[in-house]
Parts: sequence; C-alpha cells; structure tokens
Amino acid sequence: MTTRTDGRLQRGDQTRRAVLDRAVDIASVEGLEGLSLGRLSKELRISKSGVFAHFGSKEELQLAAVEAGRAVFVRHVVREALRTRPGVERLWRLCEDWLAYSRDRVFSGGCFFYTVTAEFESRPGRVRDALVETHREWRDLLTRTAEDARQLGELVPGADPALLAFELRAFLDTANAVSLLEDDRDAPYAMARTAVTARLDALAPPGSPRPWTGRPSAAAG
Amino acid sequence: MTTRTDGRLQRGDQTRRAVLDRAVDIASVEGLEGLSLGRLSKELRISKSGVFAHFGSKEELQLAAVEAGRAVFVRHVVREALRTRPGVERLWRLCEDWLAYSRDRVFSGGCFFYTVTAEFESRPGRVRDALVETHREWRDLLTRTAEDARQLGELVPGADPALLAFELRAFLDTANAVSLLEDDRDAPYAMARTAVTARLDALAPPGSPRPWTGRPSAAAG
DNA sequence: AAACAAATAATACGATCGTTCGTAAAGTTT
DNA sequence: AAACTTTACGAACGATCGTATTATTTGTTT
Repeated sequence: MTTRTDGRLQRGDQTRRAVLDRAVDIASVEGLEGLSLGRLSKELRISKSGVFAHFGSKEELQLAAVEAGRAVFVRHVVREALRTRPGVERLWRLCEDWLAYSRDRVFSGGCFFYTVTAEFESRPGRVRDALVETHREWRDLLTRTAEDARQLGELVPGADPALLAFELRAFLDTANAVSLLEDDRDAPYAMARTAVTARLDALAPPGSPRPWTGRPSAAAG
Repeated sequence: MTTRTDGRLQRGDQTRRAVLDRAVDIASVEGLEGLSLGRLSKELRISKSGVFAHFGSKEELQLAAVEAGRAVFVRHVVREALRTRPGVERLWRLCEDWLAYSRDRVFSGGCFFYTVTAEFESRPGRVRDALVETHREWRDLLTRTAEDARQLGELVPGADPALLAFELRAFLDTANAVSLLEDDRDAPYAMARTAVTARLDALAPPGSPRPWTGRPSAAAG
C-alpha cells in the first residue's frame, strides 16, 4: 500500500499554491502581463526555473492565476449567497458580499477580475477565453437570481432580470474602479449601495421583503 | 522676418502626431505598458531612437498618449454636448455620444480610458495622476450637468446629482466592457441606453423635456 | 555658401524577459 | 541499498526592453 500522501507532491502543491497566491495579488495591481517569472521568483525566494517548471509557460501560469482568482472570488462572494434563500435576499447578499470583497482589498489591487478583464478583453487567446467564461458565469448567476426573485413575486412582473443584472454589475464594478482611482474606501461603496437598494426598491412590489432594511415594505393602502 | 512655419518643426509635429495616433490606439488594446518603442517604430517605419527622441522617456510618451486620448475623447464626447442646452438635454447628449464613441470603436480597444485607467488605478506615478485628473474632469462635468438639470427643474428636487452621475458612468463603462468581452456591438449598448433613459425618466418631473423620446412627458392630471 | 538648428538614424549598452538544458536534492518504491 | 520519480536549482540562450551616445540628414538663417 502507498503512503497516504507523497511528500514530494505535497511539497510541490505547497509552493505552487504560494506562487499562485502571490501571482493573483500582483496581477490585481499590475495585470497578468505585468506578472514576471523573475519577479515572482525573487519575491518568493525560489529559483526562476523552479517557478517556471510548475506551469510550463507563462500563459499556463496566467491561466492558473485566473483559476486561483476564481476560487477566491467564489469563496468571498458566491459561497454565502448560495446558502441564502433564493430571490432578492440572495441578490442583495451577492451585492453586499461583492462590495465587501472589493472594499476589504481581498486583492491589493481591488477586484482581480476587474483589472485582468480590462487587460485582456480586446486580445485574443486562451487567457481571454478563460476570462470570458468566468464573466459569463457571474453574469448568469446574477441573472438567474433575479429571475428567481421575479418568479417568487419579489420583483414586479415587468422587471427585466438581464437588465437588472447589468445595472447591478455596473454599480459594483464602478464602485471598485472609483474607489481605487480616488483612493477612497467609503464614498464609492456607499454610492453603489445606495444605487443598488434604490434599484431593488423600485422593482419590489409592496409588501415584499427588503433585506437591505431588515423588514418588508409597508403594505399598500 | 521668419517664415510662417519652420518646415523642420512642422515635420516633427507631424511624426509626433503619427506616433501618438498609433500609440493611443495600441494602448486602448494593450495598455500603456504594452506600448513599446520598438514596436511603435517598427509599425511606423521610424527608427526607435527617432521615436524616443520625441518624448525623452517612456513615461513622457505615456503622458503624451493620455493627453492625446483626452483630446479625442473631448472631440467625440464632450464637444457637441457643450453646444447643447444645459440640463437633461446635455446630460442625455453626453451619454449618447459616449456610447457612440465606444460603440464605433474610435479606439480599436474600445474606450481608451477604460483600459488604461484599469491598468494604472493601483500604481503610483505621474501617469496615474494624469488619469485621476482626467477622470475627475469627466465626473465633474457629469455632476455639474446633472446639477444644472435639477436647478432648471428638469429633475425632481430630491435627485442627487453626484449619485446620478455615478450611475450613468456605471452604465456607460459597463456597456463598453461587456461589449468588448462578449464581442457584441449591440446588446450591451442597448441595455445601457435603456438603463440611462429609465434612470432619467424616473427623475424627470411630469411635463419636463425628455430628449430621448423627442417630446416632453404628458402633463399630469 | 557658411553657420546653425532640429529631426531622424545607427549603434550599442545593461537589464530583464520567457525559455531550455543539465544536474543536484528530496522522497518513494522495490 | 538500488532504481526511480518529483521538485528545485543554476547557468545560459536569444529576444526585447528603455535609454544613451554619436552621427547624418534636412531645413533655416545669415
């Protein structure tokens, strides 16, 4: 019988993880092209060829970084929301957790995907493809959640889930961008929060739950 | 008396302009760091040192590119709006022209400032400072125009100009990003347009002009 | 035509890029 | 302990980066 864990693979996994941890954080500031094997190896006190051997090419490193970034995003933004009741509660939770994820600088350059997507959205290649796919997942999650909310009667029947998802994403992304640009960790997020609640409020029928206030709206009449 | 124009300076200006034209277009796709003197010189069939001599350093080239991008932006987005009557008409015109500027791919990578601002928003330096200033101008223009609209009675008194400016910017920027990412030149702009008009409609008092429909709203009662 | 000024070119420098190759070290299997 | 696998290292490759220096071409001034 083989040992439970091969010490070599275990060690390899550990350095690989260390490399990716540093890689995604650098990329959130400098982009995935700004990543350089030399810099990574210097900061981590690992030989450059050692770093390289883990991925085989820079593009593979970038792809691995995208996947690592995705895992962090899921953990911080998606995980708890999926444990929340479908509908506006979940939708609200997604927005709140996204703003916290950006505001708390989980990545030192703000949202990892904002930076690297802007970097690659006009260049063909596998990295772009991976980012498109990640973006699609996020968009669909928001849209489906908005659809659920409408079907549950928590949004007025005329509400357009795809449009609502677009608007919410717009508020979140812009809060991230403005916060970094103006070096203000309060105002942009407060604005986004206001914009999100206003939008949801406008689409919520009377008497439906309003998780951002903690209670349902007053009954009509 | 000196000749009206020194042919040498004239020639220099011409190549400088050619360099910057190419530079901003490349930067809209690859970013300002992706710009390289070697590549520029090769594409333009100019010696690398010739390109270099015009700017003195890469950072100066980047700063000049930001200024050149600003000029293009003003010409395509701001110019006509400033000839439009202040208030919601101007606000609407700014949004429409911005969407056209992005949609028509005035820069082949979409909005120049979206790309390079995302690239530099987390890095200190003179380029970032220049981009912050440009962003501030754009934000203030939108905010002031919204304030004008409110004072003219074209927005309800409770409207928050800074918040409205934030929301509009969010819709525009997101349309640009989504269009590039999903390679769709229609849907994202249509969505942004819908979002913008919905927002303005919600804030317009009855009887006030609605330039996006071509007529004022029906009078109340 | 001579003296001068500005734009452009030619060449080279050191640094860093991603990548390759050969080898040593660490750990597992037999 | 020998055979083998995996991780990591060190040195070097050619290419490209931004930059500096020196020269040449082009146009102006006197």
